[in-house]
Amino acid sequence: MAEIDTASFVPSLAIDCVVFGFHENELKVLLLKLTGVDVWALPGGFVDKNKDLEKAAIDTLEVRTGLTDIFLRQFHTFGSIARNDPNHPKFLIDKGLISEDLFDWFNQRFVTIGFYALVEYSQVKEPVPGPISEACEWCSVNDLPPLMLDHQEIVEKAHKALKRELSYQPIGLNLLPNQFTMSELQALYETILETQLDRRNFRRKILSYGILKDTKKFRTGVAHKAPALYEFDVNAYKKASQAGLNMGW
Amino acid sequence: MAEIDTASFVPSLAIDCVVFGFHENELKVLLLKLTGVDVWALPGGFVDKNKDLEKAAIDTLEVRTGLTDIFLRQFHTFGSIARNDPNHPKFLIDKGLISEDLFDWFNQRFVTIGFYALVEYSQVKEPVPGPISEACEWCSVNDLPPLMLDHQEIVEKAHKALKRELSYQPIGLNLLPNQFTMSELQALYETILETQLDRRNFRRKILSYGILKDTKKFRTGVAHKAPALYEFDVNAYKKASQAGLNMGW
DNA sequence: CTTTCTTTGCGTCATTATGACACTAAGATA
DNA sequence: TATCTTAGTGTCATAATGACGCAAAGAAAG
Repeated sequence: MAEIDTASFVPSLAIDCVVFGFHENELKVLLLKLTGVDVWALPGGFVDKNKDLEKAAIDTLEVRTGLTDIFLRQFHTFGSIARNDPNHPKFLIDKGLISEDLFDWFNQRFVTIGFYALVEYSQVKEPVPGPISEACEWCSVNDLPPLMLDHQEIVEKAHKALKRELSYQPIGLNLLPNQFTMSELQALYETILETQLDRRNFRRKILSYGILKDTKKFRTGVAHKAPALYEFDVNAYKKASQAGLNMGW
Repeated sequence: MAEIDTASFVPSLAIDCVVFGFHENELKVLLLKLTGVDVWALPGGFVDKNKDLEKAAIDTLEVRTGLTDIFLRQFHTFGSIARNDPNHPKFLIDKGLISEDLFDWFNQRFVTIGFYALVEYSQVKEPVPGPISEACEWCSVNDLPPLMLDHQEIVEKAHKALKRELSYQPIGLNLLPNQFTMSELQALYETILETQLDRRNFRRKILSYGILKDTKKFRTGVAHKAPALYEFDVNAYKKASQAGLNMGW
Protein backbone atom coordinates (compact mmCIF):
# COMPACT_ATOMS: atom_id res chain seq x y z
CA MET A 1 0.00 0.00 0.00
CA ALA A 2 1.21 3.44 -0.83
CA GLU A 3 2.41 5.65 1.96
CA ILE A 4 2.79 9.24 0.91
CA ASP A 5 3.61 12.37 2.77
CA THR A 6 0.75 14.54 1.63
CA ALA A 7 2.07 17.49 3.56
CA SER A 8 4.94 17.86 1.14
CA PHE A 9 2.65 18.30 -1.85
CA VAL A 10 0.91 21.30 -3.27
CA PRO A 11 -2.76 20.71 -2.54
CA SER A 12 -5.25 20.39 -5.38
CA LEU A 13 -2.55 19.93 -7.95
CA ALA A 14 -1.40 16.96 -9.95
CA ILE A 15 0.40 16.25 -13.15
CA ASP A 16 -0.23 13.54 -15.70
CA CYS A 17 2.08 12.46 -18.47
CA VAL A 18 1.11 10.94 -21.76
CA VAL A 19 4.27 9.20 -22.88
CA PHE A 20 4.21 8.45 -26.58
CA GLY A 21 6.35 5.81 -28.18
CA PHE A 22 6.35 4.34 -31.65
CA HIS A 23 6.66 0.62 -32.27
CA GLU A 24 5.61 -1.73 -35.01
CA ASN A 25 3.82 1.05 -36.82
CA GLU A 26 1.69 1.81 -33.82
CA LEU A 27 1.55 4.84 -31.60
CA LYS A 28 1.86 3.66 -28.02
CA VAL A 29 1.37 5.25 -24.63
CA LEU A 30 2.89 4.14 -21.38
CA LEU A 31 0.27 3.10 -18.84
CA LEU A 32 0.31 1.79 -15.32
CA LYS A 33 -1.97 -1.03 -14.29
CA LEU A 34 -3.34 -0.55 -10.79
CA THR A 35 -2.57 -3.47 -8.56
CA GLY A 36 -5.28 -6.09 -8.49
CA VAL A 37 -7.78 -4.40 -10.77
CA ASP A 38 -8.20 -3.97 -14.47
CA VAL A 39 -7.92 -0.22 -14.31
CA TRP A 40 -5.04 1.64 -15.83
CA ALA A 41 -3.65 5.09 -15.22
CA LEU A 42 -1.28 7.59 -16.71
CA PRO A 43 2.06 8.05 -15.05
CA GLY A 44 1.82 11.17 -12.98
CA GLY A 45 1.55 12.30 -9.46
CA PHE A 46 1.42 15.13 -7.05
CA VAL A 47 3.59 18.19 -7.15
CA ASP A 48 6.23 18.61 -4.52
CA LYS A 49 5.96 21.96 -2.80
CA ASN A 50 9.34 23.10 -3.97
CA LYS A 51 9.46 21.58 -7.38
CA ASP A 52 8.58 23.18 -10.69
CA LEU A 53 5.78 21.60 -12.65
CA GLU A 54 8.10 20.57 -15.46
CA LYS A 55 10.51 19.08 -13.00
CA ALA A 56 7.72 17.07 -11.42
CA ALA A 57 6.88 15.65 -14.82
CA ILE A 58 10.51 14.97 -15.67
CA ASP A 59 11.08 13.16 -12.40
CA THR A 60 7.99 11.03 -12.85
CA LEU A 61 9.16 10.03 -16.28
CA GLU A 62 12.65 9.26 -15.16
CA VAL A 63 11.33 6.88 -12.52
CA ARG A 64 9.05 5.10 -14.98
CA THR A 65 11.28 4.92 -18.00
CA GLY A 66 14.80 5.37 -16.73
CA LEU A 67 15.26 8.09 -19.29
CA THR A 68 16.59 11.53 -18.62
CA ASP A 69 16.44 14.33 -21.12
CA ILE A 70 12.97 13.60 -22.37
CA PHE A 71 11.07 15.75 -24.84
CA LEU A 72 8.23 17.15 -22.81
CA ARG A 73 5.45 19.54 -23.59
CA GLN A 74 2.64 20.90 -21.51
CA PHE A 75 -0.53 20.65 -23.56
CA HIS A 76 -3.57 21.25 -21.39
CA THR A 77 -4.75 21.63 -17.83
CA PHE A 78 -7.75 19.62 -16.79
CA GLY A 79 -9.80 21.20 -14.06
CA SER A 80 -13.41 20.30 -14.37
CA ILE A 81 -15.17 19.90 -11.05
CA ALA A 82 -16.53 16.64 -12.42
CA ARG A 83 -13.03 15.22 -11.97
CA ASN A 84 -13.67 15.03 -8.25
CA ASP A 85 -15.55 11.81 -7.71
CA PRO A 86 -15.67 10.50 -4.12
CA ASN A 87 -16.13 7.01 -5.48
CA HIS A 88 -12.62 7.12 -6.80
CA PRO A 89 -10.77 7.37 -3.46
CA LYS A 90 -13.26 4.88 -2.04
CA PHE A 91 -12.38 2.51 -4.83
CA LEU A 92 -8.66 2.92 -4.19
CA ILE A 93 -9.16 2.23 -0.50
CA ASP A 94 -11.43 -0.76 -1.12
CA LYS A 95 -8.85 -2.30 -3.36
CA GLY A 96 -6.21 -1.78 -0.74
CA LEU A 97 -4.20 0.58 -2.88
CA ILE A 98 -4.11 3.46 -0.44
CA SER A 99 -4.71 3.65 3.26
CA GLU A 100 -7.94 4.93 4.67
CA ASP A 101 -6.27 8.04 6.09
CA LEU A 102 -5.65 9.20 2.61
CA PHE A 103 -9.31 9.52 1.74
CA ASP A 104 -9.37 13.23 2.36
CA TRP A 105 -6.28 13.88 0.32
CA PHE A 106 -7.50 11.84 -2.62
CA ASN A 107 -10.96 13.24 -2.35
CA GLN A 108 -9.76 16.76 -3.02
CA ARG A 109 -10.69 18.47 -6.19
CA PHE A 110 -7.56 18.01 -8.27
CA VAL A 111 -6.53 20.06 -11.20
CA THR A 112 -4.08 18.14 -13.30
CA ILE A 113 -1.59 19.58 -15.69
CA GLY A 114 -1.18 17.41 -18.74
CA PHE A 115 2.19 16.91 -20.36
CA TYR A 116 3.00 14.75 -23.28
CA ALA A 117 6.39 13.21 -23.79
CA LEU A 118 7.98 11.73 -26.87
CA VAL A 119 10.41 8.91 -26.26
CA GLU A 120 12.22 6.36 -28.29
CA TYR A 121 10.41 3.13 -27.66
CA SER A 122 13.44 0.89 -27.74
CA GLN A 123 15.30 3.00 -25.21
CA VAL A 124 12.76 2.23 -22.54
CA LYS A 125 14.11 -1.11 -21.43
CA GLU A 126 11.71 -2.05 -18.70
CA PRO A 127 9.07 0.44 -17.62
CA VAL A 128 8.73 0.32 -13.88
CA PRO A 129 5.37 0.35 -12.06
CA GLY A 130 4.72 2.68 -9.15
CA PRO A 131 3.60 2.14 -5.58
CA ILE A 132 -0.01 1.37 -6.43
CA SER A 133 0.52 -0.36 -9.71
CA GLU A 134 1.75 -3.80 -10.64
CA ALA A 135 2.62 -3.23 -14.27
CA CYS A 136 3.83 -0.51 -16.54
CA GLU A 137 3.27 -1.24 -20.20
CA TRP A 138 3.01 0.25 -23.62
CA CYS A 139 -0.52 0.25 -24.97
CA SER A 140 -1.65 1.16 -28.43
CA VAL A 141 -3.52 4.46 -28.47
CA ASN A 142 -6.08 2.80 -30.69
CA ASP A 143 -6.75 0.05 -28.24
CA LEU A 144 -6.63 1.45 -24.74
CA PRO A 145 -7.57 -0.59 -21.67
CA PRO A 146 -10.09 0.88 -19.20
CA LEU A 147 -8.57 4.03 -17.78
CA MET A 148 -8.97 5.74 -14.44
CA LEU A 149 -11.01 8.91 -14.10
CA ASP A 150 -10.72 11.11 -17.19
CA HIS A 151 -7.40 9.67 -18.32
CA GLN A 152 -8.86 8.50 -21.58
CA GLU A 153 -9.84 12.06 -22.38
CA ILE A 154 -6.36 13.21 -21.44
CA VAL A 155 -4.77 10.73 -23.82
CA GLU A 156 -7.08 11.79 -26.61
CA LYS A 157 -6.35 15.44 -26.07
CA ALA A 158 -2.63 14.74 -26.04
CA HIS A 159 -2.88 12.84 -29.30
CA LYS A 160 -4.77 15.73 -30.82
CA ALA A 161 -2.13 18.16 -29.63
CA LEU A 162 0.58 15.99 -31.10
CA LYS A 163 -1.27 15.80 -34.39
CA ARG A 164 -1.51 19.53 -34.58
CA GLU A 165 2.10 19.95 -33.62
CA LEU A 166 3.02 17.74 -36.53
CA SER A 167 1.49 20.19 -38.96
CA TYR A 168 3.94 22.93 -38.14
CA GLN A 169 6.87 21.29 -36.45
CA PRO A 170 9.30 18.56 -37.37
CA ILE A 171 8.72 15.47 -35.28
CA GLY A 172 10.68 12.29 -35.05
CA LEU A 173 13.93 13.19 -33.37
CA ASN A 174 12.54 12.03 -30.08
CA LEU A 175 10.50 9.13 -31.31
CA LEU A 176 12.82 7.32 -33.68
CA PRO A 177 16.18 5.69 -33.16
CA ASN A 178 19.20 7.64 -34.30
CA GLN A 179 19.15 6.15 -37.74
CA PHE A 180 16.02 5.26 -39.61
CA THR A 181 14.72 4.71 -43.09
CA MET A 182 12.45 7.01 -45.02
CA SER A 183 9.66 4.47 -44.72
CA GLU A 184 9.96 4.37 -40.99
CA LEU A 185 9.72 8.13 -40.77
CA GLN A 186 6.75 8.11 -43.05
CA ALA A 187 5.09 5.39 -41.01
CA LEU A 188 5.51 7.57 -37.95
CA TYR A 189 3.80 10.47 -39.65
CA GLU A 190 1.03 8.28 -40.95
CA THR A 191 0.47 6.77 -37.56
CA ILE A 192 0.26 10.05 -35.73
CA LEU A 193 -1.90 11.65 -38.37
CA GLU A 194 -3.98 8.52 -38.86
CA THR A 195 -3.88 8.92 -42.58
CA GLN A 196 -2.02 7.60 -45.61
CA LEU A 197 0.58 9.64 -47.43
CA ASP A 198 2.05 9.20 -50.86
CA ARG A 199 5.49 7.67 -50.51
CA ARG A 200 7.16 9.79 -53.18
CA ASN A 201 5.56 13.06 -52.20
CA PHE A 202 6.36 12.47 -48.58
CA ARG A 203 10.03 11.95 -49.42
CA ARG A 204 10.13 15.11 -51.49
CA LYS A 205 8.51 17.25 -48.86
CA ILE A 206 10.43 16.01 -45.87
CA LEU A 207 13.71 16.32 -47.74
CA SER A 208 12.82 19.87 -48.71
CA TYR A 209 12.89 20.82 -45.04
CA GLY A 210 16.59 20.06 -45.00
CA ILE A 211 16.46 18.42 -41.59
CA LEU A 212 17.65 15.00 -42.72
CA LYS A 213 21.16 13.78 -43.26
CA ASP A 214 21.90 10.86 -45.54
CA THR A 215 24.22 8.57 -43.61
CA LYS A 216 25.33 6.82 -46.83
CA LYS A 217 24.56 3.63 -45.05
CA PHE A 218 21.85 1.12 -45.76
CA ARG A 219 19.74 -1.13 -43.66
CA THR A 220 20.89 -4.61 -44.53
CA GLY A 221 19.52 -8.03 -43.80
CA VAL A 222 15.96 -7.06 -44.54
CA ALA A 223 13.77 -8.22 -47.37
CA HIS A 224 13.87 -6.41 -50.68
CA LYS A 225 15.98 -3.47 -51.68
CA ALA A 226 18.17 -2.16 -48.90
CA PRO A 227 16.78 1.23 -47.86
CA ALA A 228 19.03 4.17 -47.12
CA LEU A 229 19.51 5.17 -43.51
CA TYR A 230 18.93 8.75 -42.51
CA GLU A 231 19.49 10.66 -39.35
CA PHE A 232 18.30 14.08 -38.26
CA ASP A 233 20.52 17.06 -38.73
CA VAL A 234 19.99 18.20 -35.18
CA ASN A 235 20.95 21.79 -35.84
CA ALA A 236 18.66 22.17 -38.79
CA TYR A 237 15.96 20.29 -36.91
CA LYS A 238 16.08 22.71 -34.04
CA LYS A 239 16.09 25.70 -36.31
CA ALA A 240 13.05 24.34 -38.09
CA SER A 241 11.35 23.80 -34.74
CA GLN A 242 11.99 27.40 -33.84
CA ALA A 243 10.82 28.86 -37.10
CA GLY A 244 7.92 26.50 -37.64
CA LEU A 245 7.08 24.69 -40.83
CA ASN A 246 4.14 25.51 -43.04
CA MET A 247 3.31 28.71 -41.26
CA GLY A 248 0.37 30.09 -43.15
CA TRP A 249 1.19 33.79 -43.27
CA MET B 1 -9.38 46.89 1.10
CA ALA B 2 -10.34 43.58 -0.34
CA GLU B 3 -12.12 41.10 1.87
CA ILE B 4 -12.19 37.65 0.45
CA ASP B 5 -13.39 34.36 1.77
CA THR B 6 -10.33 32.28 1.12
CA ALA B 7 -12.04 29.17 2.41
CA SER B 8 -14.24 29.07 -0.65
CA PHE B 9 -11.32 28.87 -3.04
CA VAL B 10 -9.25 25.99 -4.28
CA PRO B 11 -5.86 26.47 -2.64
CA SER B 12 -2.77 27.03 -4.79
CA LEU B 13 -4.80 27.75 -7.86
CA ALA B 14 -5.49 30.90 -9.80
CA ILE B 15 -6.48 31.91 -13.27
CA ASP B 16 -5.31 34.83 -15.33
CA CYS B 17 -6.90 36.20 -18.45
CA VAL B 18 -5.18 37.99 -21.27
CA VAL B 19 -8.01 39.86 -22.95
CA PHE B 20 -7.07 40.94 -26.44
CA GLY B 21 -8.79 43.75 -28.26
CA PHE B 22 -8.00 45.54 -31.48
CA HIS B 23 -8.20 49.29 -31.80
CA GLU B 24 -6.53 51.88 -33.98
CA ASN B 25 -4.33 49.25 -35.54
CA GLU B 26 -2.98 48.19 -32.22
CA LEU B 27 -3.34 44.98 -30.33
CA LYS B 28 -4.50 45.81 -26.82
CA VAL B 29 -4.82 43.93 -23.58
CA LEU B 30 -7.08 44.74 -20.71
CA LEU B 31 -5.17 45.53 -17.53
CA LEU B 32 -6.05 46.52 -14.00
CA LYS B 33 -4.12 49.20 -12.21
CA LEU B 34 -3.61 48.38 -8.55
CA THR B 35 -4.90 51.11 -6.31
CA GLY B 36 -2.33 53.69 -5.38
CA VAL B 37 0.66 52.18 -7.11
CA ASP B 38 1.96 52.06 -10.65
CA VAL B 39 1.69 48.34 -10.89
CA TRP B 40 -0.72 46.65 -13.23
CA ALA B 41 -2.18 43.18 -13.28
CA LEU B 42 -4.09 40.85 -15.51
CA PRO B 43 -7.74 40.27 -14.74
CA GLY B 44 -7.96 36.97 -12.97
CA GLY B 45 -8.52 35.53 -9.61
CA PHE B 46 -8.93 32.50 -7.51
CA VAL B 47 -10.97 29.48 -8.38
CA ASP B 48 -14.14 28.85 -6.51
CA LYS B 49 -14.25 25.34 -5.09
CA ASN B 50 -17.24 24.36 -7.11
CA LYS B 51 -16.58 26.17 -10.29
CA ASP B 52 -14.93 24.86 -13.43
CA LEU B 53 -11.76 26.60 -14.53
CA GLU B 54 -13.35 27.90 -17.69
CA LYS B 55 -16.29 29.18 -15.75
CA ALA B 56 -13.99 31.04 -13.38
CA ALA B 57 -12.38 32.75 -16.36
CA ILE B 58 -15.72 33.53 -17.98
CA ASP B 59 -17.07 35.03 -14.79
CA THR B 60 -13.99 37.18 -14.30
CA LEU B 61 -14.31 38.50 -17.81
CA GLU B 62 -17.98 39.18 -17.47
CA VAL B 63 -17.37 41.29 -14.41
CA ARG B 64 -14.58 43.28 -16.06
CA THR B 65 -16.04 43.75 -19.52
CA GLY B 66 -19.76 43.26 -19.16
CA LEU B 67 -19.56 40.76 -21.99
CA THR B 68 -20.97 37.28 -21.96
CA ASP B 69 -20.18 34.72 -24.61
CA ILE B 70 -16.52 35.54 -24.94
CA PHE B 71 -14.07 33.60 -27.06
CA LEU B 72 -11.77 32.00 -24.55
CA ARG B 73 -8.86 29.65 -24.86
CA GLN B 74 -6.60 28.07 -22.31
CA PHE B 75 -3.04 28.47 -23.52
CA HIS B 76 -0.61 27.65 -20.74
CA THR B 77 -0.31 26.93 -17.05
CA PHE B 78 2.34 28.80 -15.14
CA GLY B 79 3.69 26.94 -12.17
CA SER B 80 7.27 27.83 -11.55
CA ILE B 81 8.20 27.90 -7.88
CA ALA B 82 9.80 31.27 -8.58
CA ARG B 83 6.29 32.65 -8.84
CA ASN B 84 6.00 32.52 -5.09
CA ASP B 85 7.67 35.65 -3.82
CA PRO B 86 6.94 36.63 -0.20
CA ASN B 87 7.66 40.23 -1.08
CA HIS B 88 4.57 40.28 -3.20
CA PRO B 89 1.99 39.74 -0.46
CA LYS B 90 4.01 42.06 1.76
CA PHE B 91 3.80 44.70 -0.94
CA LEU B 92 0.05 44.26 -1.25
CA ILE B 93 -0.35 44.60 2.50
CA ASP B 94 1.97 47.60 2.72
CA LYS B 95 -0.01 49.38 0.08
CA GLY B 96 -3.20 48.64 1.97
CA LEU B 97 -4.59 46.54 -0.80
CA ILE B 98 -5.23 43.44 1.25
CA SER B 99 -5.54 42.89 4.98
CA GLU B 100 -2.70 41.44 6.97
CA ASP B 101 -4.64 38.25 7.68
CA LEU B 102 -4.41 37.42 4.05
CA PHE B 103 -0.64 37.15 4.08
CA ASP B 104 -0.68 33.39 4.32
CA TRP B 105 -3.18 32.99 1.56
CA PHE B 106 -1.33 35.26 -0.78
CA ASN B 107 2.00 33.78 0.15
CA GLN B 108 1.01 30.37 -1.11
CA ARG B 109 2.70 28.96 -4.10
CA PHE B 110 0.13 29.63 -6.82
CA VAL B 111 -0.16 27.86 -10.09
CA THR B 112 -2.07 29.99 -12.51
CA ILE B 113 -3.90 28.79 -15.56
CA GLY B 114 -3.60 31.26 -18.39
CA PHE B 115 -6.50 31.95 -20.73
CA TYR B 116 -6.61 34.37 -23.54
CA ALA B 117 -9.80 35.99 -24.70
CA LEU B 118 -10.63 37.75 -27.92
CA VAL B 119 -13.16 40.53 -27.65
CA GLU B 120 -14.48 43.26 -29.81
CA TYR B 121 -12.90 46.40 -28.49
CA SER B 122 -15.85 48.68 -29.08
CA GLN B 123 -18.25 46.38 -27.27
CA VAL B 124 -16.44 46.88 -24.00
CA LYS B 125 -18.04 50.10 -22.92
CA GLU B 126 -16.38 50.77 -19.63
CA PRO B 127 -14.05 48.17 -18.21
CA VAL B 128 -14.58 47.92 -14.49
CA PRO B 129 -11.77 47.70 -11.92
CA GLY B 130 -11.80 45.09 -9.18
CA PRO B 131 -11.54 45.30 -5.42
CA ILE B 132 -7.84 46.12 -5.29
CA SER B 133 -7.62 48.14 -8.46
CA GLU B 134 -8.63 51.67 -9.32
CA ALA B 135 -8.59 51.45 -13.08
CA CYS B 136 -9.21 48.94 -15.82
CA GLU B 137 -7.81 50.00 -19.14
CA TRP B 138 -6.72 48.85 -22.53
CA CYS B 139 -2.97 48.92 -23.00
CA SER B 140 -1.04 48.30 -26.15
CA VAL B 141 0.85 45.01 -26.05
CA ASN B 142 3.83 46.86 -27.44
CA ASP B 143 3.87 49.36 -24.64
CA LEU B 144 2.92 47.66 -21.43
CA PRO B 145 3.10 49.38 -18.07
CA PRO B 146 4.97 47.65 -15.20
CA LEU B 147 3.19 44.41 -14.48
CA MET B 148 2.82 42.40 -11.31
CA LEU B 149 4.77 39.19 -10.82
CA ASP B 150 5.23 37.29 -14.07
CA HIS B 151 2.25 38.86 -15.80
CA GLN B 152 4.44 40.30 -18.51
CA GLU B 153 5.63 36.84 -19.38
CA ILE B 154 2.03 35.64 -19.38
CA VAL B 155 1.02 38.34 -21.84
CA GLU B 156 3.95 37.51 -24.08
CA LYS B 157 3.15 33.84 -24.06
CA ALA B 158 -0.47 34.58 -24.86
CA HIS B 159 0.53 36.75 -27.77
CA LYS B 160 2.75 34.00 -29.06
CA ALA B 161 -0.08 31.49 -28.75
CA LEU B 162 -2.38 33.84 -30.63
CA LYS B 163 0.20 34.28 -33.36
CA ARG B 164 0.53 30.59 -33.82
CA GLU B 165 -3.20 30.13 -33.79
CA LEU B 166 -3.42 32.60 -36.63
CA SER B 167 -1.32 30.40 -38.83
CA TYR B 168 -3.83 27.61 -38.91
CA GLN B 169 -7.11 29.11 -37.81
CA PRO B 170 -9.30 31.91 -39.03
CA ILE B 171 -9.27 34.78 -36.59
CA GLY B 172 -11.27 37.94 -36.54
CA LEU B 173 -14.82 36.93 -35.79
CA ASN B 174 -14.29 37.78 -32.16
CA LEU B 175 -12.04 40.77 -32.59
CA LEU B 176 -13.74 42.81 -35.27
CA PRO B 177 -17.16 44.42 -35.45
CA ASN B 178 -19.79 42.60 -37.47
CA GLN B 179 -18.91 44.43 -40.62
CA PHE B 180 -15.43 45.44 -41.61
CA THR B 181 -13.33 46.29 -44.59
CA MET B 182 -10.64 44.17 -46.13
CA SER B 183 -8.03 46.64 -44.93
CA GLU B 184 -9.23 46.40 -41.38
CA LEU B 185 -9.01 42.64 -41.46
CA GLN B 186 -5.56 42.84 -42.94
CA ALA B 187 -4.48 45.34 -40.30
CA LEU B 188 -5.61 42.89 -37.64
CA TYR B 189 -3.51 40.15 -39.16
CA GLU B 190 -0.53 42.42 -39.54
CA THR B 191 -0.83 43.59 -35.97
CA ILE B 192 -1.03 40.15 -34.47
CA LEU B 193 1.74 38.79 -36.64
CA GLU B 194 3.84 41.92 -36.30
CA THR B 195 4.63 41.87 -39.97
CA GLN B 196 3.55 43.51 -43.20
CA LEU B 197 1.51 41.67 -45.78
CA ASP B 198 0.92 42.45 -49.42
CA ARG B 199 -2.54 43.95 -49.77
CA ARG B 200 -3.42 42.11 -52.95
CA ASN B 201 -2.09 38.75 -51.92
CA PHE B 202 -3.78 39.01 -48.56
CA ARG B 203 -7.12 39.62 -50.22
CA ARG B 204 -6.66 36.69 -52.57
CA LYS B 205 -5.71 34.30 -49.82
CA ILE B 206 -8.31 35.26 -47.27
CA LEU B 207 -11.03 35.15 -49.92
CA SER B 208 -9.89 31.70 -50.98
CA TYR B 209 -10.85 30.40 -47.54
CA GLY B 210 -14.46 31.19 -48.30
CA ILE B 211 -15.18 32.51 -44.84
CA LEU B 212 -16.12 36.04 -45.89
CA LYS B 213 -19.43 37.34 -47.15
CA ASP B 214 -19.61 40.45 -49.27
CA THR B 215 -22.36 42.57 -47.77
CA LYS B 216 -22.69 44.61 -50.98
CA LYS B 217 -22.43 47.66 -48.79
CA PHE B 218 -19.65 50.18 -48.56
CA ARG B 219 -18.13 52.20 -45.80
CA THR B 220 -19.10 55.77 -46.61
CA GLY B 221 -18.01 59.11 -45.26
CA VAL B 222 -14.35 58.18 -45.17
CA ALA B 223 -11.55 59.60 -47.25
CA HIS B 224 -10.85 58.13 -50.65
CA LYS B 225 -12.56 55.31 -52.40
CA ALA B 226 -15.35 53.71 -50.38
CA PRO B 227 -14.21 50.24 -49.38
CA ALA B 228 -16.55 47.24 -49.49
CA LEU B 229 -17.87 45.92 -46.21
CA TYR B 230 -17.51 42.26 -45.43
CA GLU B 231 -18.78 40.07 -42.71
CA PHE B 232 -17.85 36.54 -41.67
CA ASP B 233 -19.86 33.65 -42.95
CA VAL B 234 -20.19 32.19 -39.50
CA ASN B 235 -20.91 28.69 -40.71
CA ALA B 236 -17.95 28.56 -43.04
CA TYR B 237 -15.82 30.23 -40.39
CA LYS B 238 -16.61 27.54 -37.86
CA LYS B 239 -16.03 24.77 -40.34
CA ALA B 240 -12.66 26.28 -41.18
CA SER B 241 -11.85 26.48 -37.49
CA GLN B 242 -12.65 22.83 -37.12
CA ALA B 243 -10.69 21.67 -40.11
CA GLY B 244 -7.79 24.04 -39.70
CA LEU B 245 -6.22 26.15 -42.41
CA ASN B 246 -2.82 25.51 -43.91
CA MET B 247 -2.42 22.15 -42.29
CA GLY B 248 0.90 20.89 -43.54
CA TRP B 249 0.18 17.24 -44.23
C1' DC C 1 20.47 -19.51 -62.42
C1' DT C 2 16.41 -17.30 -63.82
C1' DT C 3 11.97 -15.48 -62.88
C1' DT C 4 8.93 -13.18 -59.81
C1' DC C 5 7.71 -10.05 -56.38
C1' DT C 6 8.17 -6.20 -53.38
C1' DT C 7 10.29 -2.12 -51.93
C1' DT C 8 13.32 1.75 -52.94
C1' DG C 9 14.80 5.75 -55.42
C1' DC C 10 14.18 9.04 -59.00
C1' DG C 11 11.45 11.46 -62.19
C1' DT C 12 7.37 13.57 -64.87
C1' DC C 13 3.41 16.42 -65.48
C1' DA C 14 -0.68 19.02 -64.68
C1' DT C 15 -2.65 21.91 -61.27
C1' DT C 16 -2.59 25.07 -57.64
C1' DA C 17 -0.50 28.36 -54.44
C1' DT C 18 2.57 32.11 -53.74
C1' DG C 19 5.24 36.43 -54.12
C1' DA C 20 6.07 40.54 -56.62
C1' DC C 21 4.09 44.10 -58.89
C1' DA C 22 1.26 46.93 -62.69
C1' DC C 23 -2.88 49.17 -63.79
C1' DT C 24 -7.38 51.26 -63.29
C1' DA C 25 -11.28 53.18 -60.59
C1' DA C 26 -13.36 55.87 -56.94
C1' DG C 27 -13.57 59.54 -54.16
C1' DA C 28 -11.49 63.34 -51.25
C1' DT C 29 -8.55 67.30 -51.42
C1' DA C 30 -5.67 70.98 -53.54
C1' DT D 1 -9.59 70.31 -63.07
C1' DA D 2 -5.52 68.17 -61.39
C1' DT D 3 -3.66 65.47 -57.76
C1' DC D 4 -3.37 62.17 -54.27
C1' DT D 5 -4.61 58.13 -51.71
C1' DT D 6 -6.92 53.95 -51.15
C1' DA D 7 -9.62 50.10 -53.34
C1' DG D 8 -10.28 46.51 -56.63
C1' DT D 9 -8.65 43.55 -60.39
C1' DG D 10 -5.28 41.31 -63.00
C1' DT D 11 -0.65 39.39 -64.68
C1' DC D 12 3.40 36.61 -64.55
C1' DA D 13 7.15 33.88 -63.03
C1' DT D 14 8.21 30.66 -59.62
C1' DA D 15 7.34 27.29 -56.07
C1' DA D 16 4.60 23.74 -53.97
C1' DT D 17 1.45 19.96 -54.40
C1' DG D 18 -0.98 15.75 -55.88
C1' DA D 19 -1.09 11.90 -58.87
C1' DC D 20 1.46 8.54 -60.85
C1' DG D 21 5.26 6.02 -64.07
C1' DC D 22 9.41 3.43 -64.25
C1' DA D 23 13.75 1.28 -63.37
C1' DA D 24 16.99 -0.78 -59.96
C1' DA D 25 17.96 -3.70 -55.89
C1' DG D 26 17.52 -7.58 -53.50
C1' DA D 27 14.88 -11.59 -51.43
C1' DA D 28 12.19 -15.53 -52.52
C1' DA D 29 10.34 -18.97 -55.60
C1' DG D 30 10.89 -22.07 -59.31
